[in-house]
Amino acid sequence: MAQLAKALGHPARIAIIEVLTKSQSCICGDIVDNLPLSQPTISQHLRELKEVGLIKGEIEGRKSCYCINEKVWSEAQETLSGLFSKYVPDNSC
Amino acid sequence: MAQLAKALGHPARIAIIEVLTKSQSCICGDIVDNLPLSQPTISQHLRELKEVGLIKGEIEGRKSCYCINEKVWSEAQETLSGLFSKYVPDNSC
DNA sequence: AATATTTATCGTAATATTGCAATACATTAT
DNA sequence: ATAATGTATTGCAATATTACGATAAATATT
Repeated sequence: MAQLAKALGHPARIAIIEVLTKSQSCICGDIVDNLPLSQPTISQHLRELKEVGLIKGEIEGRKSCYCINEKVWSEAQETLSGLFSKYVPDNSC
Repeated sequence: MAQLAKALGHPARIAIIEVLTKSQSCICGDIVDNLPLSQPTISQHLRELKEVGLIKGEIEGRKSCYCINEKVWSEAQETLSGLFSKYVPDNSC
């Protein structure tokens, strides 16, 4: 769970996720064009997101197509909403 | 938003949050007793959580009482659920 | 006042993260 | 085969994070 949050804990990775959710095209080059970071840096962030499973990528020709990993994505959603729902406000503080 | 996720991106801080949501007592010492980390380390993590606003703490006598910051907490919940709801599964990938 | 208790801060070592230039690698085009 | 294209990897330098001992600071106890 901390690992998941950590993967989302960088503006570039949030931006990548947003690109992937907004556009159906998920070519690495498109992401590089949309973000003010070098190609190696984007590639590295993509790998980190891939390592925690939030996205998946496959090579298509000489391009790489990345997209949200639906299964892990919804699991992550549940994990996080679970954390938040644990808190029931009281006036003890 | 990345800053928020980053604050949650460490097991100790997740554990602290869970202690604060589970028990109504929010004394720093109780957290230290519950986690396998030194007091300075816990104090440091508490400060980080406090800096992003997820928790608030006030000194009561010689103890410090920490608790979830209800306002920021629910804002964070909305921010994150907003991110997740942006993704509508399709079969483009 | 002296001591004990509780927490915060400082200083620091070890490790991790971030970003990029250079380069490698694989595929397509000529 | 050679060149061009798109991406991954490598090798760093700079910075950030993490953890903790030592110590300070503040309140409570005796």
